[in-house]
Amino acid sequence: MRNLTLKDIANALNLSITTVSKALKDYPDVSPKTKAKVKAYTKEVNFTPNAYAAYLRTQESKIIGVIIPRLNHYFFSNVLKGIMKAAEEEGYMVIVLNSEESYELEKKQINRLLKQNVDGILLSIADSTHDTSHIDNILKQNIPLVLFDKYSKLSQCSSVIINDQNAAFTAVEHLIKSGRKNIAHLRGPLLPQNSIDRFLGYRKALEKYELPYKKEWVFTCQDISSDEGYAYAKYILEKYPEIDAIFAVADMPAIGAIKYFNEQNVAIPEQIAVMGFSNWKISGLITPALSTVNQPGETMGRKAFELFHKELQLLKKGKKVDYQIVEIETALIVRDST
Amino acid sequence: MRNLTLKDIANALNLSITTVSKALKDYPDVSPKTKAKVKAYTKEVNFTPNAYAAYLRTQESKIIGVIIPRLNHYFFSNVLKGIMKAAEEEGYMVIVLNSEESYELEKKQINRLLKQNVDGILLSIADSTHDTSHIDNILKQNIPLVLFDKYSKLSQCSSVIINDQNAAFTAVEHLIKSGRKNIAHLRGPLLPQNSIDRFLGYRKALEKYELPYKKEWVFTCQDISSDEGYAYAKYILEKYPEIDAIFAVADMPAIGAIKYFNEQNVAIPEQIAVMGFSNWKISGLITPALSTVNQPGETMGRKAFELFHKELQLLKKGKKVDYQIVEIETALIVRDST
DNA sequence: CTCGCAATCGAAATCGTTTTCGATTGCGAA
DNA sequence: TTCGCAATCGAAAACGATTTCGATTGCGAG
Repeated sequence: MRNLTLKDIANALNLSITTVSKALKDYPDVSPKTKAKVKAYTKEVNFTPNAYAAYLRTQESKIIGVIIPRLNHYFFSNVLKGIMKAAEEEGYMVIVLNSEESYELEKKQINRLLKQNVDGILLSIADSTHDTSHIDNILKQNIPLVLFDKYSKLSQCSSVIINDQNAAFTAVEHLIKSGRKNIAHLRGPLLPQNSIDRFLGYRKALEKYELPYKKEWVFTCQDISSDEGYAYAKYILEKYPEIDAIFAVADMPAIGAIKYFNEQNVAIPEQIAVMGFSNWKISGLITPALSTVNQPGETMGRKAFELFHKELQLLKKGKKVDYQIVEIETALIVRDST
Repeated sequence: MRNLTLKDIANALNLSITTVSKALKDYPDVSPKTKAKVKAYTKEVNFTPNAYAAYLRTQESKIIGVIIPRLNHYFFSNVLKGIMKAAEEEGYMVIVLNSEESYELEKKQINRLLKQNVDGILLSIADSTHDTSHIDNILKQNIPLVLFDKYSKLSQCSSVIINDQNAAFTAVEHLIKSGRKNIAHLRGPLLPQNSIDRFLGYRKALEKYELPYKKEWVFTCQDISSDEGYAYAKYILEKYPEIDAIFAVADMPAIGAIKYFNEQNVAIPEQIAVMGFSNWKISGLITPALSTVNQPGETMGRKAFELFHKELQLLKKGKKVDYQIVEIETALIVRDST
């Protein structure tokens, strides 16, 4: 059972392929009557032009590629959701690829997308990515690129981000204002911009309120996992019992820490307060409910697609496109853990 | 900056387009020397044939479509991960679409994929899907289809599933063997096969151990959400204080119930035991840690792709393909909530 | 009755591959 | 020398759409 082609439609209606094609695309040089006839018939037999054949002429695939560093990750899933919804509204399909936080895999996936001739690439940089030549390659090929969440200050391209430093500052400020004086930080890996910025926000808050910064109170979570949070909580309790609050780079380590404290019957937040970051669904469901910073993934995804789409329009018109950095609002969410 | 084409390669090497194409595809009628030359050069300039043009001849897009009912969902994310990994190994790209548990949207997404001429479709049926004509449409077009997790007993196509009834039976049996006698069930919506089967497993276990089945102890979770679990926990505590265990259709409602019991200082599992289903990452992190049934999403995803791939091979060779139902093993995971 | 113009339509080239057939070459056998 | 056969190569026809540009038609003006 072969799919219908323009030729089939043309034969059925005693028209030329050309006319059918034009009628479907509302060319001015085909009469309203034939347009109506063609449209009625194509709707009746449920015909739409073959996407790949169309690509060959127009060089537009109506497919974009998205690369995220983790798949089973609440935040990135939400970004994906936002991207896919916005894409659907404009008739785009989304090819999803996973970089698994690996620089090498990220490079490979970018290459796959370029070979596939996608109309644009939306990317969140892997933790281990230490240079951006592969990203600049995309820009050189003149195909629209939008970074989201984990972006690069070096790349001259559109990005959708939050103000990690301010958000972290606000979170730590909240801890301080509720009376904590000895605040530890579970930071993320060294490379990604957002993990740096959250750390800087933490330091800034300490400075502003004249609390001492101790670098031995900063612990690096390589995987940003609950296991790391659990292990560091144990370490903190044994080695630095004076610590009365933890600000984690993300919800997962915070949840791991809470799990350990619960097991040890450490009172949260009385003995030690715990603050997460990102507002995963689950953080409101654990006991005690986790205070955190809301990071609106779906909004970020939608915005990322919109930026891509705007750039593509400009590109098609041959106009100059300048990239823009869009900052999405975050919000402090105070629950029971602080 | 246009992409390279076969013509460019041919010109550069003083060969015909034909020969270059054949050399790349290891046709026997091109000499080893020219093959080597062509391959060396194409590697040097990083050339690969245009995918869409290739499609036009071969009718193979090397793209599959995946439709899942929920995006920010631990289990489905893991399935996706398995699919994408297996697909990558065979050089396939994955277009992901979301049905949002909606029958109408599911139909629409299937149509989009068919229009895109994907090589195959992997699908998990939406909760609200009440007939399967749209699914049978795919089969009629002779494109490989594999259902996973939420399948249909009516459709004659390959599926990757777990034995929901047995798994639920084992879970409830565990509750009974640990001394519970009054076991409630938070079931899923009425239509999906897995929610039916888990309910049947619950009933079967009650029967086998001669516990009374009371239909007022079965509560339907329309969204399978934590909110529903929370609300039903409250209702159960007030209305049926004799209930000493809850078996939930999924982890999320179970987690919601635990949250409520924690708030009310109800001892888990002493006063009431809670059992989930699916083994979401988070279920091991809450307090008390949730007992559940492990549902290996990544394995299921990989298997689903493999089934598709096998079917496609047979189809290309013109051989008869008969569909198969693959059952993946589950495992009872006992933690602190039972 | 012609001419010119607007309104419609179609032929054909094009996009970049794949693949079917021929075409060519060189070499050994007769 | 001539013939036949392998071994290599290429021309050209698809695949199914888009789009340029030329062809046709009908009609009113002169």
